[in-house]
Amino acid sequence: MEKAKGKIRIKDIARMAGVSAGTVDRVLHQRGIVSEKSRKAVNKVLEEINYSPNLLARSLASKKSYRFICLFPAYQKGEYWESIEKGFRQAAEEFENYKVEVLIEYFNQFDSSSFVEAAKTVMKYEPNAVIMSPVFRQETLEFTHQLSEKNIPFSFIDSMIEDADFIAYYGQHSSLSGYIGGKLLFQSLPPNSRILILHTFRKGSSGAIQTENRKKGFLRYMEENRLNDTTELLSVEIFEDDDERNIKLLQKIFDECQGIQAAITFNSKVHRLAKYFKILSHPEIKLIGYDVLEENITYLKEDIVSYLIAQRPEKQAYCSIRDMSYHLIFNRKINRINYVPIDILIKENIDYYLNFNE
Amino acid sequence: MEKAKGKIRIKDIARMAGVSAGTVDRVLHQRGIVSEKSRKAVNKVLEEINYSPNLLARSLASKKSYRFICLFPAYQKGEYWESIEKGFRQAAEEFENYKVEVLIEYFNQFDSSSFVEAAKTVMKYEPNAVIMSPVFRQETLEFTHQLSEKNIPFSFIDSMIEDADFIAYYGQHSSLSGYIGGKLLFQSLPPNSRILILHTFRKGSSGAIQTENRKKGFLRYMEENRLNDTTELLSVEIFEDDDERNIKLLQKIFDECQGIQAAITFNSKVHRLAKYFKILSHPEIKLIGYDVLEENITYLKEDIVSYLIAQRPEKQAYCSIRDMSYHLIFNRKINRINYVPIDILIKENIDYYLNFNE
DNA sequence: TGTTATTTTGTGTACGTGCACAAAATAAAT
DNA sequence: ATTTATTTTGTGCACGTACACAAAATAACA
Repeated sequence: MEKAKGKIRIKDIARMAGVSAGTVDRVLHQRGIVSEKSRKAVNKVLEEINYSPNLLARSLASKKSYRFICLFPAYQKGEYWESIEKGFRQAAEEFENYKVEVLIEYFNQFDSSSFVEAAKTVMKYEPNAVIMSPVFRQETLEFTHQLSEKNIPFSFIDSMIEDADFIAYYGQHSSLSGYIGGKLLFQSLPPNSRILILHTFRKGSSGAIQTENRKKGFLRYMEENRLNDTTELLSVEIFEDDDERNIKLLQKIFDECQGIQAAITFNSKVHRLAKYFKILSHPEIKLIGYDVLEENITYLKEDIVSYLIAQRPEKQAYCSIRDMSYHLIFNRKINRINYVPIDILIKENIDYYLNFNE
Repeated sequence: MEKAKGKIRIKDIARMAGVSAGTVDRVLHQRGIVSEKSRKAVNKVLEEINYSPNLLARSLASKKSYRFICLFPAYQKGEYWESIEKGFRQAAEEFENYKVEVLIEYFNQFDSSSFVEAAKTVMKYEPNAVIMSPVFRQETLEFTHQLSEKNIPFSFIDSMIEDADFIAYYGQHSSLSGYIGGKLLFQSLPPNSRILILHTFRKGSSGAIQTENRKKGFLRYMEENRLNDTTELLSVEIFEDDDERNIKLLQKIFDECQGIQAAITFNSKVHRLAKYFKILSHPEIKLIGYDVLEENITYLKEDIVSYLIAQRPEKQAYCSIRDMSYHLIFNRKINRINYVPIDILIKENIDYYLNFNE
């Protein structure tokens, strides 16, 4: 019923090819010098038996070890990057026995010089690979050039810089996720609606690329469905740390504009709006946001947020390390561009979504 | 920055506790006899250093091997169970080096005696564990009793029998997935709608439990939202292998009842309805179905199916084997009830969903 | 043909753990 | 005190691979 997978090991191959284990090893790894005759004999056997090495034994015997450094923004509890770090740590644990050491290095996402500093630190560690989130385009490019010079492979997470020579990228197709946000928002909405679009103002912020792209996708949806003429978009700037001011601002808008049907924000801070809407007694406004943060979940379950659009950050982080290990240690082919699923979450399916993130 | 994880191995522990490696081994695995004095000494060291064994070396050295048998319905290409088998095979590959052998045994899901036969065959293999889909309640229960007698652990996949003594269960919360089907269907639907509910008639079919539960969930949604009075449900029975007859049947219904707004089916065969609706030129009817089959995807992308509700069958199968391995080989604690996420798929997010099933 | 340089091949040990078996320590019996 | 039985402990090999080093085979040259 099952093909009898070979229990054939190196020494069996050696015997079958009439050579020693050492020679088989040399053929397998293309190291040292092997006579044409022996090489052919070994290769012939290899083709016949479909040898697959025991990766456990390989790792155990190998003298090589690997140091991966993960470079991404420092964060506060409950933020998006917390999930990313969780994924890194999970992978670290799993690949520890394969002699992979995972170090984490943070930088301030609102200060490019902090990134440059962190990059320097990373180089000092002499890593075998780097996983990073490219917040600052120019500075990241310079860093990747350094890495390439030293033949240190690197992958991107969250977003990517297309012209860099990265091994792999893991992240959401952000413009598409914005497009989907549009679709979810406009369905079951009467024509001629007023819609709030909320941005968060942050001093020093370079305007995250992800967020911008989501908005582009959203607008594309409106355009494709000819909603521009029948819809009134109200753009509002929220402030990072000033609830009182934000509430006043929203109150004013509600007073001036009647009949606001829905609201969307393209960063992960929809929980803040939910809080305001709750306080201002506007739970009827359909609210859509991004990312599975604990606070967002709370409001989703309370039915104040209608949809969360999610992107499995743990999985992104986990896979980036897993694939880099596969690439370096086992020499496996891996995908270069890895767009994560765009998950649509509602009150009813959030629970099991969380449970099953292994 | 990182806690310095111990490179401390058994022989280090032995040295630190002033005993031999053999004694440490005996304490770790509670085998053989160890004097109180030695046990205490070893345990003390163990508590201090937080030892975690090298699982690679452990598997390599272990003489034990494991035979898992997966028992589920025989299927045709493109059916739901194909994904299940894919997940099993993937896990089989990954755990091969851990000396786990995975065998697959099919039965006819429309014939309980075929299950009984298959179960007999399974016993002959003398498996170390069984993963199965419990289609026939009574027959499965008898089988699980036999397994329990022989101390063979087993897990359920797809659905479960609550009173059996299973190790773990992996599947969708089917009633909830039906509830969500209701929510998706009724949103953006005008009040006073006519809705088609389609069942598939299959000779000898016991009426899959999953499908029934989904319908229950759907009806619960209607009840909770007081849709019973304003909605007209039309129940239609479709035949498994008679397209012509089905089309005639539907044509008749369309002729008799105007203004059908939406349709849903609780099994994975929504592609068949999609085909009929396309032929009968009723693409405006909102159609919802379950499971990511290739044919379903086609109609989702054509916008004939509006939503697919999915349940990651590969992952279910994969995890069932992974966890059984963890349980038997590494003695890890695993979750007993594992409800898979209920994924909401639309035209726009189906592509990356597929890509990332690793 | 012998000697040396060069290429090619074979052997042994290590990785960290499991497990069988021998050795040592202790207890029991005479 | 000696033998014997019993408990407890230590040692050595195996798993499948990587890799260093020794050994053998061949080529080059005198």
